Amino acid sequence: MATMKDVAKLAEVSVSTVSIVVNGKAKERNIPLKTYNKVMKAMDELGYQPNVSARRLRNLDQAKPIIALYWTLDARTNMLAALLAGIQSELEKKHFDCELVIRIYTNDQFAKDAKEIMNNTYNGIIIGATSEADLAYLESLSPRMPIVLINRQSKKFSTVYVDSHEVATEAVSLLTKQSFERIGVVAVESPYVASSQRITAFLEECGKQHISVDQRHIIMAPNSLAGGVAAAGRYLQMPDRPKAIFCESDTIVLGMVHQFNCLNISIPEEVAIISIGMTGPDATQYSTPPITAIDIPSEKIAAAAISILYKSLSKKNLHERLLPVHQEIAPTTYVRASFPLPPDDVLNFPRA
Amino acid sequence: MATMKDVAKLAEVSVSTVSIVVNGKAKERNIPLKTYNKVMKAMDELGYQPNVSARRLRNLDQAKPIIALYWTLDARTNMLAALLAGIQSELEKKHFDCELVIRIYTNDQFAKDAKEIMNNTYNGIIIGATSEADLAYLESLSPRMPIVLINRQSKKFSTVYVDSHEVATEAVSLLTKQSFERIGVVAVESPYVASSQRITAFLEECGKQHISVDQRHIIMAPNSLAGGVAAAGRYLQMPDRPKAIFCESDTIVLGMVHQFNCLNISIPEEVAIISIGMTGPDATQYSTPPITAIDIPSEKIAAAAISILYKSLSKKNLHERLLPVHQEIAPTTYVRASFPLPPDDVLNFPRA
DNA sequence: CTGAAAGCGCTTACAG
DNA sequence: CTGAAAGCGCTTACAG
Repeated sequence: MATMKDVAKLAEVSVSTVSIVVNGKAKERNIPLKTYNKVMKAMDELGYQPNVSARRLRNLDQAKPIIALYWTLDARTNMLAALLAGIQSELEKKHFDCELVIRIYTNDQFAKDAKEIMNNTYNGIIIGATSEADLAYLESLSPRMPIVLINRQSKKFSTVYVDSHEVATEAVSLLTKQSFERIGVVAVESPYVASSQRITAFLEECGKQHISVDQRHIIMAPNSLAGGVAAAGRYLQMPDRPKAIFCESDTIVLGMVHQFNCLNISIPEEVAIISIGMTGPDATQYSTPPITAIDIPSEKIAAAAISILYKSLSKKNLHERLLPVHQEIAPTTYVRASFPLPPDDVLNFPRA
Repeated sequence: MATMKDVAKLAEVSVSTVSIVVNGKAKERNIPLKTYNKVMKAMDELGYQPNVSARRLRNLDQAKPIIALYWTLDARTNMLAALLAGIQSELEKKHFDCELVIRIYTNDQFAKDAKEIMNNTYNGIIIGATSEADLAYLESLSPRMPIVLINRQSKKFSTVYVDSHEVATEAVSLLTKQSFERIGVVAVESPYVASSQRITAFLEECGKQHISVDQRHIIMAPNSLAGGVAAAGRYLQMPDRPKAIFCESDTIVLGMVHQFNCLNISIPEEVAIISIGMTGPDATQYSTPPITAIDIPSEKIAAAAISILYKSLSKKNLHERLLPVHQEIAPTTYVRASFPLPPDDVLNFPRA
């Protein structure tokens, strides 16, 4: 990259003059057109681009800490929106004046971003959606700034998470309120995560409660509305079709509900539905019919992550700043029409 | 803010030593525990925070340009997600390695962010959701980096926009396929924008086509699902209730549809619905029933904005770099069940 | 084991 | 009207 020095040399002027021109102060500083043109020509030839870091350093206007949010760009953009909303409102609440950088990475390739992390390019980092490989890689590093992982376990870094077993227990406790012979499961298909902790925990909990889930009744679908439509199709072709479905993602479930509505499959009479909610309670609440959901509160998670970073950064001792903090966020259960409670249970279960 | 120099002085060591400790290289550089502790204590007392800009400058790892996306935090977070997706895929397509900063601002208070803009803290800027006051303020500045405005008009800055009149013409041309005596309008309620260009253009186009819209049939609602529920309620209480509704936002319309479904108001028999889509075609497609929408392609808009910045930044001449570019993006019409076409029109109108 | 010094790229008061 | 110089806060070879 060409610097001002290079431009100055080529234009046969001083660096000061280049700076004046670059900053659009040629007129007020009475730079004659001839000089101005020489500088412009040199910039042109060299393809000069100002170095933002140097400017910030010089201007000292970047005492602001920089927080980076690492996320992947699969179908979970909706959740990203919820996270951003949570981050933003927490930043405002705390009067935490920082700059938020969004970094999109590809699963299993976190190593590419290692340089930025190890060079301490940021003051704090929030990382979501890591694969096992990414996590292992991260754990092998020794960064000098606080890192918060979303929904992952770590000894080394701070974490904010919703306990998968709690979600599973909630879901299964709802399912046992009615007696279904068979239960269908719709899980998010991902090339990076073998089988999600939530699905594993759910199946485990089913086992404990003596609910058997047939392997043939587990559907994998891409995390999109179209994926939900496809999942609904496969569900309808199942042998011994279960009368109840547990779905891992609200995006998928909305696609399924759409398809069931199209085909006049009545919910919950022909199929009762419970879903995990990831994009906020509104998504499932305003569906037709509204969907019973165990909501993972993305906004709360984001707020907690920011809160941890904020506290870490205000610690004066570097060692303390790197001390991992672990915060569990409780899911919220919303009982709605897609999986209503038996009448006499409503009183014992007033959670919506 | 304390610097390394301050820490060094207090700890009675050199700046080099502080740097070593801060960067976690104490062990490999054989710093004795005593020195280490002195430094830690000094950092502790002074609350030392490293300056990221200085590090980046020194490491030269930030040749990467920094693009900032300015957005407001009202209910349009869904659109933000779509924008981010568009930005990201365009960055990848162009192999445009840059850092993306999200800046949330408050309408009518853009002036607060002027410092960052005028100090050229970023290499390029995308600004969305500006109010009239913000826009006027921006126009009064003379920044030295390319700026792209989303859905706004400007002589000074580049713009990417969907023409409001085209949207209006599309909507009205659909409405005239059937003959409705009255038409209801649901508009987004915003404290900052008097009445949106799209609604204004729609009413204008209605006038041209001799469709009269009664002032009493215009509902203002917050841009949320709950806002849609409220709007549906007010619609149902209208005198001379219109049999067709034009809604400015898909978020609102989804709330309305939910409410109509709850109350067994049949769509399109009792009320036919057309909406503008802002959060991507999926949102309206998978509704029950699917909603006829004129889709504002947020992802395309974002991609175009990035493309303009990319071209601007690759221009070598500063003057050329600041030359505004204006790009119009066409909306896409999806005809669906909420407002079907008369049978004999389907052939002339194969747009879904 | 630790320090003095150079230098990253820029801006700005100051001198002429 | 323009240049030489200082200095923003950091890291890193180098010297001792």
